[in-house]
Amino acid sequence: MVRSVRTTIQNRPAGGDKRELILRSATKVFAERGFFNSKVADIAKQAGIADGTVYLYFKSKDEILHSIFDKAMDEFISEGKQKLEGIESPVERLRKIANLHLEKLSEDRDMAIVFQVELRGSTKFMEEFSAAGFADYLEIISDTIKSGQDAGEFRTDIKPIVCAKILFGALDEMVTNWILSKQSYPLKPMAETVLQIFFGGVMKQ
Amino acid sequence: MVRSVRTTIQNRPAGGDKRELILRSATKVFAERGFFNSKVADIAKQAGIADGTVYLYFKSKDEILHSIFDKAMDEFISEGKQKLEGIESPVERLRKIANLHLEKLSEDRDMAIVFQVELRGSTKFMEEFSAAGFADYLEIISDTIKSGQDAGEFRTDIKPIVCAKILFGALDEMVTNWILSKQSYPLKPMAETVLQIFFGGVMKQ
Amino acid sequence: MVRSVRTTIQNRPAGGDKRELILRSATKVFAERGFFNSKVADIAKQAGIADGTVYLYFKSKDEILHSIFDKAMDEFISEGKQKLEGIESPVERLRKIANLHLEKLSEDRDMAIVFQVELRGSTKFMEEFSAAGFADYLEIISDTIKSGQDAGEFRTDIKPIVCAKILFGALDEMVTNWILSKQSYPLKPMAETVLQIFFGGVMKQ
Amino acid sequence: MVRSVRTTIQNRPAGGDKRELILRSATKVFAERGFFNSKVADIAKQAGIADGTVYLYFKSKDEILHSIFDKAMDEFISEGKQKLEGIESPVERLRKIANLHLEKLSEDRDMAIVFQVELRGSTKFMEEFSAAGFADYLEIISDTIKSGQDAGEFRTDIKPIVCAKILFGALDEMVTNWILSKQSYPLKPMAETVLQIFFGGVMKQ
DNA sequence: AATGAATGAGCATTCATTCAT
DNA sequence: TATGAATGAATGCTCATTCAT
Repeated sequence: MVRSVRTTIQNRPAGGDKRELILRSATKVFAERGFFNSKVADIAKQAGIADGTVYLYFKSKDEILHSIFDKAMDEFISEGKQKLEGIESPVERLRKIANLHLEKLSEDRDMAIVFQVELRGSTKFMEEFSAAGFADYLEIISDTIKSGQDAGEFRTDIKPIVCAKILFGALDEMVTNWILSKQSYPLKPMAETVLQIFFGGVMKQ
Repeated sequence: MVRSVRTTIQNRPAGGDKRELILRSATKVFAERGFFNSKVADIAKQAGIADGTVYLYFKSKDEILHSIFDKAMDEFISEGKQKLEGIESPVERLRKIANLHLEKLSEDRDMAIVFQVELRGSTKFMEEFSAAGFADYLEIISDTIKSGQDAGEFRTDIKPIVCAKILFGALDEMVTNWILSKQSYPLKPMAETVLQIFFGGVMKQ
Repeated sequence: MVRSVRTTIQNRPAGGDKRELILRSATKVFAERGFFNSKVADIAKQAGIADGTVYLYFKSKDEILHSIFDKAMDEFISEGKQKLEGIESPVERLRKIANLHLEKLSEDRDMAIVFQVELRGSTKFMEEFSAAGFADYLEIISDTIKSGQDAGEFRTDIKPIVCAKILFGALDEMVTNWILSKQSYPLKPMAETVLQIFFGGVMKQ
Repeated sequence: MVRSVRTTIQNRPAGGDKRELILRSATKVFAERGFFNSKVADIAKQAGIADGTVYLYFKSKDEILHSIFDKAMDEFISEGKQKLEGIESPVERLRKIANLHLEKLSEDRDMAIVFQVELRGSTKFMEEFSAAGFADYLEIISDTIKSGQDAGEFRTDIKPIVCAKILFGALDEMVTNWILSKQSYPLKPMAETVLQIFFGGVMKQ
């Protein structure tokens, strides 16, 4: 009893702790060397644990990558939903989404690299990921656009889901460029630029 | 030009032919199994040649992937430049670019998979590719936007290169979705939709 | 004796009990999966104890196999000696031995599998086992044959120890066949058949 | 042409050669260390080839063990059938079989160890082997006994297949003892002893 | 140029054993 | 005694690359 209380207060429960440690270590290693070039031994060394210990928490190297995605996506979506609460205006909701998208990814460059690069390197992964959290994300954007159309704010001649993909694609490209850029610059402000064009287009009025 | 004519006339199997055969075979194999899961032996078998022969034309498996990219990008850019000749209007030039982008990739699904998926799976590759033809491509778009701004057609409060990335990102997402989609639909028409938003935005006028 | 009574009375789970539990569990697991494919964790799970507990009773996985053999062999030999008491006729003694051999092994199929299969899979084990209880067993048979020769009942042109091996080999083959057989049949009656040939040969008189 | 003729005369065709080399090396290694304790690298080193080369000729370590058995059994059975040709007397046929059995195994001690020990260490293997050549062997013995019964030479109150197992078991035990023995003695003469008992029994007439 | 047999470095995963609690 | 999380050595197999022919 005492112990479990203490554990909860002082550290996380042992299991969770080490699982997260491995996930964080793997993110770093994958970001640095790429998924296929990362050895499980690298991850273990980075985490300061024995090779075998990794397998007490994950069934395989693949599962680690999956878990990184699942965890980050879950957190992103639930945080996003929470932050969107109370925002009614579709324009403001999209603004919030775009800002969160860039903000979250620029907060953890390693995670961003895994998301933008490592997760894209196989159709197998991509298909699984599309089927998973990513579809949820697109749907949130799409629903917002739909409500903007219903409210008479957005043009109705384009399907919401396509609009959503366009916005996502533009933001995604911003992130990828930021990662690959040799210069270091703040990512988040790009959101506003993307939104200006997404909302108003490049044409002079 | 001269070389290819000669090859054809003299009927030498000539480096060029087999090189292309390998490149085509590799594209197919990479698209089907992914780069890391493809064996050089698979490529050789697909090409109907011996394993060792691959190494008479390419230094490594990596170099094959590079060459696929280089060749396709060169062709795309040179074909693009040619087709853009005589088109003065920035709007029309961008329309042409967007249509070509989707058209070329939908013409060869295997190539598209390699471009959208396999080439994205490593920062190493991505950095090299960014430095290569991809930068040229972005520049062409960017220059066109610049000329549109100079001509007073496009808004000037956004940097051309950022605009270019936004357009590219949107188109790129269309292609990726098309590849991963279980349904089969024509990709090219998506260009017009992207352009409508890129030019005019989603806001109701 | 005394110890087992004490254990039972005082109801101490006592070393002995758990040791036997582990031995029984290991026999089952080895019989099902084979020695090399059995994990210590499997044995522990089968016994309903923690992995580490196994090592409080046995130094190693090897020692468990040894102990299975030693214990069963000790029991078999001491039970055998007891049952042979009072039987004077060499023929009857051999009959008893052959019957006991097949009876004991058919009583516990898992144990039989371990004896016929798992214990045979390494020269190291086999040599150790030959040096252990198995030699005692052969000696008992051999001595009986010797006394039959001395009594003028058995032919004297063949060395008792060789005779013993022949009898053992024939019985052993009966057991192995019984274990591997897909059909289920009573093993013990085979003893009589073996003895008929061992005693009288296959030639028509 | 010339080359293939030469190859045939001077060496065996390359493939066969190396396959046999691996088989011979593996037999030696398995006999020395046991199947489970032998590394594929040990086999390769013994054969003087690279680790990977083993896999050009065999799918797995298991398959090597299988092949050792299959090849030896095929050779033994075909050689045996040939040597039995023209021998009509069932007694003489059994004598030939028993002698061949011990002779062949004593000719190659490593092979004998693999047959007597390594092949026995797993029910999986044993079942497969029972289903394979071993059953053929027992059948040959059994058929001979049957013909002896039909000819009125052998007693008819015992099923031929059981007789066959008894004879096999006795011979098998001779081989196992010979292998495990610290002293070196000729194995083949044991055949006659076994036959004396098998034919005439141990009882004094 | 072409072949394809041979190479051998490389790595994910397993599991007997230990030890802090 | 008992636990079970942690350890880390051990190994079968793959595959990019080479090279003798």
